Amino acid sequence: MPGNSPDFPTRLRAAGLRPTKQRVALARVLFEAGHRHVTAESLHAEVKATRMPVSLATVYNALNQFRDAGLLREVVVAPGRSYFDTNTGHHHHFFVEPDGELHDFPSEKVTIAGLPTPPKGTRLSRVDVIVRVRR
Amino acid sequence: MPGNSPDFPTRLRAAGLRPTKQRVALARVLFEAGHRHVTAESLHAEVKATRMPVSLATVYNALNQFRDAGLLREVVVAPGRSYFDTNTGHHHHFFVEPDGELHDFPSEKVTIAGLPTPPKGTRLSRVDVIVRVRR
DNA sequence: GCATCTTTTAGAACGGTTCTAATCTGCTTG
DNA sequence: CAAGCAGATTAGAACCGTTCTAAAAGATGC
Repeated sequence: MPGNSPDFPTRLRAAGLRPTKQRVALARVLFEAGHRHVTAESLHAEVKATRMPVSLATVYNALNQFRDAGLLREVVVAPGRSYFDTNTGHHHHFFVEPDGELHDFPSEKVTIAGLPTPPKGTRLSRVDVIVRVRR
Repeated sequence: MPGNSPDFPTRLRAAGLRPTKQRVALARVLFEAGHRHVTAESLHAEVKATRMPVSLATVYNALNQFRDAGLLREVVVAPGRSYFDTNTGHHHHFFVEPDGELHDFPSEKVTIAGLPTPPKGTRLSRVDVIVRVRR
């Protein structure tokens, strides 16, 4: 067996989630290679291709749990479909309008100045920058 | 009758849309007072309250047509629901997370520096900045 | 007013997501 | 290592926002 660098069962347990077969398989597909953007449907197809039986409901459950646990970030760019991003660090997005492609770009070089202070009684949660481009 | 500053039938015709009773009523609610954020449901409720019979399908049709005509801007901030903004000028948004409130803020003071260039073969369409805040 | 083309409408259909209730599985305890 | 239990998975139904359909109503041009 090749050296499985991050131990997915352990990572899941650390996030307060039981390392079930399905969750481990989903985590493997999501986190084994570099940063990814997936939808529930695309992830479902990918995991089923690994011959691990998973229902779509489980994929939705896991995506929501992973997001709540801080393992994923949900990106809202298009009406009626949610993307999940395995990159949970500070960064922003390119969104290619007609075909729904999503690309990260690092926030290191990006500076946003002059943002107003949040309305009374609210605290800042996150600043999303979406650069929409067309072909 | 008070001086109806902008003539809605004329404005609709200028946008290439027939000034039907329903579209005029919708335009009135949308554009008569200052800038607004609406969802299809909220606009439907508002217009019906003026005793003008309108179906929800017509509200959806009109919102999409107004957006395509540049009279409205669609804002995607939350999964599964579209907001429409009567402010089509340059500005950004506060989004109050739990309750779905949306507020404009002007882009005048905001400067974004260091954005990377769009991927090969694409041209910039728009930059959305969404400041998410929580209570 | 008449013909034509557009718009509206109610209701069905749709697509993505969540819920339900039954079954199963991972974990703990004895 | 068997039993018990809480939590997870599942198929399918339900749900919700949005779009489609086919028919009726309305706007526009002549």
